[in-house]
Amino acid sequence: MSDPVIQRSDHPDTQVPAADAYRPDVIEPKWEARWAESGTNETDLDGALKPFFNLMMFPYPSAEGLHVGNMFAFTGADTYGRFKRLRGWNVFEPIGFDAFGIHSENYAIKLGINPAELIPRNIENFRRQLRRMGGMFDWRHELSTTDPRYYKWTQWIFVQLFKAGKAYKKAAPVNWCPSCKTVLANEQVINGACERCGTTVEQRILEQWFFRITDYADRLLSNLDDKAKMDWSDSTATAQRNWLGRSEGAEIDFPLEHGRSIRVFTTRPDTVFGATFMVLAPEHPLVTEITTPAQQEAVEAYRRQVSSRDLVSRKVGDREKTGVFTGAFAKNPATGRTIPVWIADYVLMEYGTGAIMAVPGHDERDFDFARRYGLRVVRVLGRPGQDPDAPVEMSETGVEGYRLLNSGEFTGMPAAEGKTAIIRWLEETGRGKGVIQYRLHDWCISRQRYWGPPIPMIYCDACGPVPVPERDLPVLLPLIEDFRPDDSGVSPLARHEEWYYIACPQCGARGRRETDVSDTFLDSAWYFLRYPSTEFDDRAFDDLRTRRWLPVTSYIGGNEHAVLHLLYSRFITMVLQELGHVQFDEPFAKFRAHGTIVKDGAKMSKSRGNVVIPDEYIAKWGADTLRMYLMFLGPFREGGDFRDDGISGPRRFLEKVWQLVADCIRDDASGEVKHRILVKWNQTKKAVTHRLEDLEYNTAIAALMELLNVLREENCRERRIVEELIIMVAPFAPHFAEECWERLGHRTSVFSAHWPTWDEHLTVEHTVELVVQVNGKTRSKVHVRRDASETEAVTAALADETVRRLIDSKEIRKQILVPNRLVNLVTA
RNA sequence: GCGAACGUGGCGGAACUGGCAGACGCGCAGGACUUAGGAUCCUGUGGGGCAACCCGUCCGGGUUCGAGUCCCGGCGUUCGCACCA
Repeated sequence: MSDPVIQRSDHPDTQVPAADAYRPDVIEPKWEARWAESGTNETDLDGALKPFFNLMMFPYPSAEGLHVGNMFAFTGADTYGRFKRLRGWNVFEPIGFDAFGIHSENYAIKLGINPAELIPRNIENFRRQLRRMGGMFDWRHELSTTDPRYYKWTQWIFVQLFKAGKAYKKAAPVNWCPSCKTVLANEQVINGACERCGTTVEQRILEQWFFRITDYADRLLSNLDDKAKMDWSDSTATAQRNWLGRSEGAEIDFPLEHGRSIRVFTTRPDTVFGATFMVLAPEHPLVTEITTPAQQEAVEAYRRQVSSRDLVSRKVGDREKTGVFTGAFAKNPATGRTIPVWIADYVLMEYGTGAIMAVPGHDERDFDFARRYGLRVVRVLGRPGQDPDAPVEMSETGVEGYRLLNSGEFTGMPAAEGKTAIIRWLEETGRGKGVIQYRLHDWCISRQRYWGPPIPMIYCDACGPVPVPERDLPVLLPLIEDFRPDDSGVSPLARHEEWYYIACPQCGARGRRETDVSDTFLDSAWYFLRYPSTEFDDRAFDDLRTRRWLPVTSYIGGNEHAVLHLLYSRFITMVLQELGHVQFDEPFAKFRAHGTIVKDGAKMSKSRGNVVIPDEYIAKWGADTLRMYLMFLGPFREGGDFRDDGISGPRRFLEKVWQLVADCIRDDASGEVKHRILVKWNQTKKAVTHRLEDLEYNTAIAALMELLNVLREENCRERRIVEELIIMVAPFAPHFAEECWERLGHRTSVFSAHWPTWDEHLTVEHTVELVVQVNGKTRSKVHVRRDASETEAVTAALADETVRRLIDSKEIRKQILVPNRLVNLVTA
């Protein structure tokens, strides 16, 4: 940047005293201090008449500090909140810290410092950065998930779920990261490796707490279609739909000897006649019972081999299918034929019933398996004219256009119809029933870790698991030295007897505390409920406050949380509603996903060394310039490419506006304003308003730039226009706008001003330029009055030299007018 | 493999329900002012041609008076999910 002291110019409009140069380093701290002193950003939560809860995803306070991706997200949300405030809403824009969890703990372990000491330092740094970016945060309502005043209520929520039967404990195979020494949720395992450290994950069996989110699968899915209840980005809603993974099918019982049977789930009951063998998951409880003595050894060996492998690598597809015959046979209920029962690890215990009917003719996996082990393949689907006895070369899995073959009385039916008919037949004969399956699993919330809220349960030999009485909450996380996890599989807390042993709340006998802490996603599944009620210590959230401020009016965040965080928040809200604690079942009335920022076309990463540190840019350019650049460099919903050479554009824009304000103050003459300016002014107000509403910040800024360019060309410094320009710049560059507003003589914050309105009639010129096409090709342009008729337009077009020459003597066969835009004359 | 999004100048990106392709910005070139310019201001800037004109939105077809936009078939990039029966 140029040094303002030596800047000079002889251009008449830029001749200003050096003292008046734009100095973000001076005005930004000035306004941040003033906002804090006068409570500009504090919302009257009890008196608000038009409440607008403007939520953004609270950050995890890393040691590195706020990164440019956070800046981008928060600036976009803050810009929206400021816009809404200028439009007359009582905007509540809180911020907090998602400070529990593995990130923090791992970093603390690395440094050898207890996270309880480390995290407050990070938070302090984040606070400084968040203030410095000019966020409209109401700091009175800041929260941290690690604060006992907060996690007391996280634990309270656990207790509510437990009492309602929505929390239960079970032994389950879990993903175990040998490096992080903890259980990972399925969603934290990426391609068989730990999401955090990349170590290959193993399988272990542990007792875990689960929440019954699957009970809500149906509602979680159907609410997604209710736009009035939840207006969400399509991409986010689609991701949730896929995650829930609803499939319609049937459960069918395949009889064994001695009156037992194997129940399978299939989405293709129409192919039941093609089931030529069965496959059970190796862990299936029936395996031991049905295996014949001759096969016992082979089955046991196979089961051992499978369990030594982790859950995830097992799920990696396109591997060669392996399996073992159990020696048992079942009866296909449709054909009556006897079919062999196998076990194979491509069948998973967690989905469906853990057993399948294998239809090798029409399922690729079954086909591979059948081919490898020489099992029978039957064709039960075909296109019209298909020879029913032709051998199956490759499995055909389609429905559309397929008819049933070799399927008894159902032969000849279209597949879709056959599915319905066969389900009906199964139900009538008691052989099975139509069911709906979800891919979603119950939510495992146990973590064998230190840095989280202890799960508030006590185990008593006499009474079993007993929740900690609500009056004894929170169960404080003790400050311990040895917070590192070890590979014992139990939390570090278990090593502290004075904490571990506790009297049973029911019978008084010696009990033991639960030593696991809960998943970070539980902390963040309700934080938005806490924000309006942070000052209450005797309730999680105040009823009146909650009724006034929730559901959240607008939530803006990253699509990386499209599934987990947003789904868990919806689930917790549904349970709280069912228990009568809140009045709504969807927490976020509107959700918009923003994009991601890359640097010079490449993903930012420490290893590449291309991470943008916002502080450096703020120091060099000012927060307002950085905010404006982030909003300008690409569409907010898609993200964009951060390039150092682009930031000077927005800075120059602010400099020019600054100059315009100075000119306006010096030369306060108001006078006649050219029609051209009036039109541009009104067009800009309209466009900027709509684009801000749609989060199209890059084009909103472009519109402001266009207006500025016109004002400069016309040498216009009309006060009412300049003032409205400042108001429209304010959501993007709040410090800058405040300073300009004050210089223009206002004594109150620009954010108590009113957003400009426009005259629709003045958004179009008196005369418009009409494009003239001949046979669809642009040949000329003519000026006609606004809303000219077709006849007028054609007459004007034919008066044009070029057009006349091209038409020559040819007959005009057709003429098309797009009013105020284009006229097309078609000859040949 | 399945699902979603996307593909436009030297670069980031504009273009409402099909209607002037390249708004806005960066960069670049020339000029002005300067001891100086990495400041500021002015002019120009998709490619080709002296020109009238021609060619241009990943590729190939199609619909239409008119296609970046719609349809069909490819190619490519990114992001999810991934043996889900």
